[in-house]
Amino acid sequence: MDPRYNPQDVEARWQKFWNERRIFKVTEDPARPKYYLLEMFPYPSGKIHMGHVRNYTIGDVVARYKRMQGFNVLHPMGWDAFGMPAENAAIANRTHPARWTYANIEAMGRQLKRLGFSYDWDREVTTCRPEYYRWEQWLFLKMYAKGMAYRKESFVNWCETCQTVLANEQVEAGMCWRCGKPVRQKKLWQWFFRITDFAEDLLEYCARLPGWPEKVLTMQKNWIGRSEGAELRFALENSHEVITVFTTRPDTIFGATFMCLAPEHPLVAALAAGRPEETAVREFVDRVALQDRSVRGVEGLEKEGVFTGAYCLNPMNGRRMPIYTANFALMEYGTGAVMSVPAHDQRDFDFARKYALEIVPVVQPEGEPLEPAAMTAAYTGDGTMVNSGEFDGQPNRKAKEAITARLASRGLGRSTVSYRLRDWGISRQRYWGAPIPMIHCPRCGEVPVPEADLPIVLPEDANLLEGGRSPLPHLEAFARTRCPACGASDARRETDTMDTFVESSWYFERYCSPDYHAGMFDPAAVAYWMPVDQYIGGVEHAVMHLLYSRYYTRVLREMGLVDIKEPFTRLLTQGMVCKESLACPTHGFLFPEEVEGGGEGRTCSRCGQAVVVGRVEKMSKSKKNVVDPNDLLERYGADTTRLFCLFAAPPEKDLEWSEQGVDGGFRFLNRVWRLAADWMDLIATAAPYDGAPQDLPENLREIFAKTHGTIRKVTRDIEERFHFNTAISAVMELVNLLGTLEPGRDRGGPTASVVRLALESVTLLLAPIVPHFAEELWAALGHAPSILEVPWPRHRDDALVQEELLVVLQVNGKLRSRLTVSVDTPEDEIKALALADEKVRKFTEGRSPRQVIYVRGKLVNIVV
RNA sequence: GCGAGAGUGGCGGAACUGGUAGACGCACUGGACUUAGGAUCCAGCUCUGGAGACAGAGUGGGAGUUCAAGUCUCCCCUCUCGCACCA
Repeated sequence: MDPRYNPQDVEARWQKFWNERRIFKVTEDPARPKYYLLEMFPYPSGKIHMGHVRNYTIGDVVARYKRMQGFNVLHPMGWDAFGMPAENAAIANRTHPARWTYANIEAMGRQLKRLGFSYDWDREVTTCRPEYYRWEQWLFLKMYAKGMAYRKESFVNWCETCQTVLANEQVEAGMCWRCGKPVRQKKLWQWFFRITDFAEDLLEYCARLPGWPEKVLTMQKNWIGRSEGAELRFALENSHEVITVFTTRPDTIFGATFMCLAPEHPLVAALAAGRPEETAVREFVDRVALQDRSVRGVEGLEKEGVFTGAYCLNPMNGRRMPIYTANFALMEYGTGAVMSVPAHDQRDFDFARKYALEIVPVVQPEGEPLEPAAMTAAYTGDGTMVNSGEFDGQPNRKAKEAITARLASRGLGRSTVSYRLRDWGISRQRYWGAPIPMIHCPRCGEVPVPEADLPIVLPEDANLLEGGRSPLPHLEAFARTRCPACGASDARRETDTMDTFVESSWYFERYCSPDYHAGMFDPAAVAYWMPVDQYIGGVEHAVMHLLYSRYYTRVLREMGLVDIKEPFTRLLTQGMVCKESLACPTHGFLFPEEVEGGGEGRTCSRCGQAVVVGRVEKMSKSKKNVVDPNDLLERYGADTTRLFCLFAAPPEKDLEWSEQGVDGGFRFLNRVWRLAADWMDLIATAAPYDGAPQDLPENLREIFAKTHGTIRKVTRDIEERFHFNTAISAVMELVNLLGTLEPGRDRGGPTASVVRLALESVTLLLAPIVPHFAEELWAALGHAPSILEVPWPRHRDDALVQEELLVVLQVNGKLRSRLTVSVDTPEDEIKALALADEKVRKFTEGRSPRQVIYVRGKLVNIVV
């Protein structure tokens, strides 16, 4: 064995070995329990960053651990390869999105291989390849046939910069989530998936995902946003038309004094038509529609509206209610109409005060009666009904149902449930995405592409147009086609492409049979591998990606393609990798290599000015606070890099980067290496100790017990909570203890056997974490490779049996002394020993104990 | 504003169902070995007082429950994340 640890050699050797033996290739094996471990696949942006390293290291440890536990482990990797950055890069670098993407995949693949992850690379999936997206197109056709995919003209969030449509969840505070520019409203024909049909089911199943973090489930529930209420119908004055509203407070209907319609509401223009208010209404609607959600979503926007000139009638008391159109009424929630009850809703209250509308309290709280003129805020709590005719005196909660029932009996309302969740808009006016397989015929209208014509291949010889616009609509060879229904030659292909969240909604199923040609996936393979047993990824995907995947799985189920409902049994969301940002007053943010010196005296390498240290935040290219894993790989190797990522913090926590920590990990591996090298000759022919603990001298028995204790702790830490940091600590403790023996002096007897047991255990326990290192040690210990084929060690309970106990002695709850007794000492004797203890007596000072509490095997507390 | 989570040494972090606070590592200090070391080994390392034995305080702040609280309850402060005119 080489006396020096040389990670570069070791890692190259074992990566070659694994590769040649195709050791990570897996196939379905009904005889063995399966374990599907999945990490979120990366967007091929160019380079692996520390966030990926952390995510994939966590996954790899679990995959290797489960494998040693005897599971048939599926651990695949692939590329989420469609998307806008490829287009942006293509424009910036005058290349083609495809070329850029494939080059990045190549480069990042090499980095992942360098880290020694145990992927079955034969299953690599790349979503921008026609063999992949053709099945997405195929499913689109199935969904279209069932009405699950449809097209409608709608207001969409439009990003001028990106020239594309964004889903609601891709708009953050009115800004585009990608480029940060304001989003405005535009009316376009768009394709949608009817995810709202599954709103209730998706919500309900949140309760059946015990393996998911509570935080993520809460976000999903909030996103779906179920609320119970009623739809109520208000007749228009002098008309047969009605306005339907959704309200969660039907109990307050007697207090409804006006009506607010969303500016986009179809009735608004009709109501104002021919009235003096018409111009004002039109101006208002135009103005709000332009700003719409981009500004309307922002808090604190002044509530404003205009009177349409029309009135409707309150169905309970016949009150004439003026109809307004108001900027806070949203067309896409409920029915786009709000029955306004200023006494009991804050927005309505503000609006009423602003426009001098009447406030009528109908729910009276305990104590002071509500006096409209004196109110400074709406009362939103519970109370007793007033001003509500025959319902007066009832608790408002009861009146809720009673009033809804009354209106229902008159055909003017019904109980209903409303959701915040909207249908999933999947149309993108972009080039680098999967084409939507539809054809528009001047005579037949929307016509689906015949299945036999799939895939509709994205033409890769096209170039992006000015400003990054899609070339597809102008590419006659692509866009012009024959209508499959009537044969006319002047039909046009749909030139929108699909949201990339569609690809990531089923890639985990494709991994099960990546080369399957007869369908999306081989049903038998999916039946064997799915669902994913453990999914690991960043918390930033807590809502969109996970919700869409859950939905898509339900669609596949409706089609009879899978028989599961939930794709991911357990979910681990790992924290972000953070680092302080460094900036120069003149040159702005600096990369670490643009800084000279260390500690307080760091300076800008270009101008020599002192560097300004910014706050610790998520690593990002824009802040330049990034660490390139390649540097670490060159200096320390893959194993140290992996070790550090795991040791620094538990997975769910954010991790602040620090170079010193890496040194610590490297030192530890060197220590283990030296320890093994020093003992190697002495233990070469020994077998791991297998005898009774009682037969060992004290120092060896301690090592024996510590070894088994460590096996137990590491197993639990990995199995139960993925706390690799404490697992590694435990191994460090064992190594430290082993270091107290000296190979020259402590030899003979069972020493070699115990040392061998300890060293083999250390090697096995580290195998998932630092796999190359462990393979090398395992081979040096005389074993045939691979250590991956060795079963995970099991602890021996009899090794952990203690003969002596440490009992802590407290006086009035304060630690005063310690006592070591043999385990079979009876309670009375321990208490007596405690009371007789010299230090204890000093603190009791002769006072007689009021109470003596004994906690078995732990402590004695004497109360005086 | 609503929802979720978190506050522990100089730092990252340990502490199972209430029972020895600070495991493990980093940094730092002293020493050993050295031509040298940013290698390795040994020792120390929460704070205050004390040469020391030892004593007191201590898990964001304040109350409480308990023989016993980092852990449970209530109030407050700070931070992070998510959502936000949802009728």
